[in-house]
Amino acid sequence: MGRRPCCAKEGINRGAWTAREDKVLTSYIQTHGEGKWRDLPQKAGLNRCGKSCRLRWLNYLRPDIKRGNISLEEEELIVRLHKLLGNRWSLIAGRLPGRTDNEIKNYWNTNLGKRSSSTKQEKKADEKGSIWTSSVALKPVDSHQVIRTKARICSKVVIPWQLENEMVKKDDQPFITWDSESPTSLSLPEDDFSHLLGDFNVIDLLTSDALDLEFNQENGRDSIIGNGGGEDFGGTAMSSDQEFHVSAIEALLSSLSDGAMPDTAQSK
DNA sequence: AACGAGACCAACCGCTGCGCA
DNA sequence: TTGCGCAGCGGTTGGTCTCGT
Repeated sequence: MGRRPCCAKEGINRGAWTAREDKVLTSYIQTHGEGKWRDLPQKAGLNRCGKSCRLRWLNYLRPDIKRGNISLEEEELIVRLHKLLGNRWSLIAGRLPGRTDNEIKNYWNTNLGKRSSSTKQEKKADEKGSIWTSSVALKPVDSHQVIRTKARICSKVVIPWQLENEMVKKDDQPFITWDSESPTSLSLPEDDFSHLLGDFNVIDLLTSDALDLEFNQENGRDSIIGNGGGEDFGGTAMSSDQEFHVSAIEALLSSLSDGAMPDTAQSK
């Protein structure tokens, strides 16, 4: 059996793209749109694998690609999101308009990843004004809990209607309010946003509940969140509380992507 | 000027998730 | 429910560039 290969391995161009190939691919996609990558090379007259075309377009030719150095604000966001999501480069890239997963992955591997594993280098980074040892000191990357957002049962942000206008409390300290005009989005206290985002404490609070040990033990599953944990719920439905918490995490991530850069980063 | 080491980054490879029949 | 095909993702590779000797 076996699936048919995405392209004939023989006789196709590999390696660096030429300007002509770029032009052909760009004009084809501008005319016909993205998609159908397997058939695209043949139709466009490119001697390339469909996968290669897709990658070239997404990582390099797309008109909305932002080129140039990663700014300090972007770096900070990458670090925070990586702390939260782990190596989910596409998810992280989704929060950084114009940046590709490949670019962020490369940036992490060549800059941030190294920094996180070396105290010496942290000092260096500090001299450069990096966030790694700033007042918002971050823990080494591998010491945190990573949220696996691919929980199949919760692919969309759905805030239960009965929670409208309710204050979500932890230890009687309100930290999130719901916007009654837009019940599917979170409304964060304006003057507390940066604090809220600091180290994603809010996420930790929310996930600690979502991480209900009893839930995991009863179902004999690894946690959906955490190092090396499983990624799905194995078909076991979450409780409404758990579903809500994970939803809230997703919503908070969405709020980050809506240009809501933490004040701490912008004020630097 | 020549060479080597390390850094950077575009591209490739193989696996997974998801939609559909 | 199952199997197949496609698109997408993340890890890895390898070519090119930069810098130090």
